[in-house]
Amino acid sequence: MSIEAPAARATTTESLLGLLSLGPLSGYEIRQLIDESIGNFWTESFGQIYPTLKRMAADGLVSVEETPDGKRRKKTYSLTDPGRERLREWLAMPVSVQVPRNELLLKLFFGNRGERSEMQRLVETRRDLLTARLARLRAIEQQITADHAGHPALPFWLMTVRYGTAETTALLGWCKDCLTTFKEMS
Amino acid sequence: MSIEAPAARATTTESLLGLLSLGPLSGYEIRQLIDESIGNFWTESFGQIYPTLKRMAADGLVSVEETPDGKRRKKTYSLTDPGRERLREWLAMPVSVQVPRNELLLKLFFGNRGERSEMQRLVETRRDLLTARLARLRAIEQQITADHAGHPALPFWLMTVRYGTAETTALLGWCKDCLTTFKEMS
DNA sequence: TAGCACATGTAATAAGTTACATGATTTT
DNA sequence: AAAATCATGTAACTTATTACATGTGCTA
Repeated sequence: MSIEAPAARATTTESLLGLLSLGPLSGYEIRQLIDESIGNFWTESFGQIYPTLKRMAADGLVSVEETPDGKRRKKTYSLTDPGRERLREWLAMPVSVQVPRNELLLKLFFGNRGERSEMQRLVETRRDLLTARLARLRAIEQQITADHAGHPALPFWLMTVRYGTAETTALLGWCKDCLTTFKEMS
Repeated sequence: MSIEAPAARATTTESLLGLLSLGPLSGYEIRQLIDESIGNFWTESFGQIYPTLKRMAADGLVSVEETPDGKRRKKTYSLTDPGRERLREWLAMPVSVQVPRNELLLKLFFGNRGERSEMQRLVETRRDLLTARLARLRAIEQQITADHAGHPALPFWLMTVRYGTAETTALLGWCKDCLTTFKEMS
């Protein structure tokens, strides 16, 4: 009868609720969908997805439909009303912020303990990575704008892409400043 | 005699090596120093620091000096030559990058499942947080520039601070764009 | 003398990745 | 016939946080 408060939950459950709000999905399909949608700022592994879906079904947040289409076995999960309610509740809750660990900055902070050329190489590598990322994000923005014109979620999806472009552009500028500093140091 | 390769190590060890390269420190002092130095992009808890220091001493990366000054018990750790060598090796290794989870973007991606005003409030809260962060970073930049003028590590320390200001400034702009979008939606 | 800062450490818990194990269906 | 893809799930391991446990010395 009594449901023990499960203590500060992770967000894996909520991310799956969100994805399932787009339509019924299997665990395998969820994994694929992540790569094509929220993959630039969120990941989930199979080791998390399958056990979490099972728990969510037990909690009544999703319903399961076994699909033995004569074909492969497959479990398709759908949001229930309590699941939709839980998603809405979570969306309205404040975002928890913690310090993200940044290994590049950690190395740079101790940069004068290493070779200057090595430190410079780390920044160059990051610059190249960010350059590729920026191109990818710009392509995504073009594509979703074209593919989902008029979709009520499009403004929200664009916000997430533009977060990436804004951040990436700024950090590319930072890389260039760093490389200038490296040149001045020698 | 044979040392089993400890498999892909975490960076807690390396962060402690870096901090100890600034001078001998106890576990407690390390925690304090983190708050005053790399706290904006790196954290370590006591639960990590103490066991890791013990392991590092066993591995010969640091030496321990018990300090029963007639005062409190205290263990002061110092880098050994193998520790310094390990730090240099790590600094030269490429930075591993993985997708950082961004809970704000996760919520915004599913934003049209919630109340528009709630989503807007999430962005406003983030804007306020970033505004405070920017002020803090600017103050730090002023202070370390004044306090450590001429210090060989200063250019590196400034790089880490400017990473923060560049990122924060860009994301503040993004917040404003989002809030404009929210206004246009209503 | 009460409370705070100093100081070290362990245990419980949480969260997540990777590798393993299994097997069906489709494509080359 | 082999390889790739679809599909589900578990086990082992790693990493980290939080809470707990303990005790000293200084200051209000």
